[in-house]
Amino acid sequence: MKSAVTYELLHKDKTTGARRGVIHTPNGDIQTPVFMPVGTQATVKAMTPEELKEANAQIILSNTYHLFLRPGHNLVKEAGGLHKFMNWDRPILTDSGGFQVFSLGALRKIKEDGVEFRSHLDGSKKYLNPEIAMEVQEALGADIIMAFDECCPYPSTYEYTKNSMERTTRWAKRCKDAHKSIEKNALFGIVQGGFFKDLRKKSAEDLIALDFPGYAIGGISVGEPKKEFLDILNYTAPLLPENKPRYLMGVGTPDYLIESAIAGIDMCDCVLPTRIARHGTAMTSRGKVVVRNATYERDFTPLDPECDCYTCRNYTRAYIRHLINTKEILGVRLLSIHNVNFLTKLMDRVKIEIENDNLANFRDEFYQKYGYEKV
RNA sequence: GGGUAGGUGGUCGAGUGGUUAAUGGCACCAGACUGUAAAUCUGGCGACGAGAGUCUACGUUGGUUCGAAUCCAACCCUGCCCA
Repeated sequence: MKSAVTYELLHKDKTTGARRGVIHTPNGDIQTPVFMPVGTQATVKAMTPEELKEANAQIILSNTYHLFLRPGHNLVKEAGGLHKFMNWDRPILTDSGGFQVFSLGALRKIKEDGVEFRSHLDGSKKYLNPEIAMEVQEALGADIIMAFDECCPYPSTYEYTKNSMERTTRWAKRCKDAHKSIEKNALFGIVQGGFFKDLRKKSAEDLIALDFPGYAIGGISVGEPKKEFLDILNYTAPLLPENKPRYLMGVGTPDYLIESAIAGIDMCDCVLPTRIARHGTAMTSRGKVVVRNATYERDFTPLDPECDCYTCRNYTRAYIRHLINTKEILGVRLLSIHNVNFLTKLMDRVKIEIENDNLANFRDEFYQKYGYEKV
C-alpha cells in the first residue's frame, strides 16, 4: 500500500550534506528544509490561515492532547476533519501527546500501557496510550501523525532513559499496528534515547526495522547546552534513512534551524516565534529585538530593516512597542506575523544556499550578523 | 461657619508605638521562553554606593516616649453632611 507521504531528494549541499528536497503529502508538497509553525489548539495563536499563507508557511502542527480534551476529536471529525475545521488546506502534522508526557510532568503517571493525565483544564482524569493517540489523530485527519512517545527530561539517568526509550519503541510498534488510514496520513516514528549515543543508535535501529514512512528525533532541545544538542543531533540524524523525511522536534531558534539543516534534517517545528511574539520580542536579521524595551520608545524604523513582511512594510518598532505595552491584541498579531515570516524566510534562504552548495558559508555569515557565538 | 471622614513611596492602597525603607495591586525597568498548562513566568523598583552600609522618607510644625507613619497639640489641605 502506498504511503500518504513520500520524500524526494533534490540536491545535497556539497559542503555540509544538507538536504534540499520535497515531501509529497495528500494536501500538497512541502519544500524542505521547512520550518513548521505550531498551532496547538487548531490555530497558530494570533494568526489567520491567510496570514500564515502570506508568510509562506507550508505546513503547521497541531496537538492530539489538546484537541482530545477540547473540543474533542469526534467533534473535529464531525466538522469534516482538522483541515476543514480550521480552514487550512495545506498539510498538517499532529503531535501525539508525547510532549505533554514531558511538559505536564507533575500531572501524569506513566505506565507500560499508556499515560494517565490529570487534565490541566479541570483536573479530571484522562488517558492516552498508543491506540488512543492513533484513534484521535486519525479522527483529526492530519497528513502526518506522530507515534506516541515519551520525551525524557534533561538530565535523566542512563537507566531511566533506556527504559523510557525501549517503552517508546514498544509504543511505536503498537501505534503502527493500530494505524488504519495509511493512505490518508503517514505515521512517523520518534527516535529517543536522550543524551546517550548507544541508546540513540538502538532506538533508531529498532524503529527503522518497523519501516515508518518518516522519522523524527525527539528528546533534544529540552534545556541542554548547545554543545550537547549538536553532539546528539549530528550523531543521530545520519542514522536515519536517506529516502524518508527527517523531522527534528521542537527547534527553534535561528541558529538551531541552520544547524539542523546542516545535520540533514528536513523538518523542524517550534512554538518559539509565536510565543516570544506574545511576550514582546522579534527575531531579526541582526538578532533579537525585545521591542517592548524602553530603548525602542522612539524608534520609528521597522522591526527588521531587511524584512518585507506585512508588519515591517507598515509598522514601526515604536508603534509595536506601544501596542505591546498597552496590551493591544494587534501588537501580538504583528509580532507573530513577523516572527513566522522571519523563520520561513530564513528557511527559504537555507534552501537556496543548499542548492548553491554554500550553506556552511551562510551559517558563518548569519552567526556573525545575528550575534551568535559558534559552539 | 459647624460637624465628620481622611491626608502613606510614580499611583491606588495596607499598616495604627518597636522584627517598617514600610504588605498588596497597578504602572515602570529588565530577564527567561525551543514537539504551547505560556497574551505566561521570574527579578528589580527612595537616594548614594561594587559592597558592607550611610542618608532621606508616611501633609506641616512642635510635643510625649528609650523608640512614632502609628499617641498628643496647633496649623494647612481634601471629600461628604449641615448652615
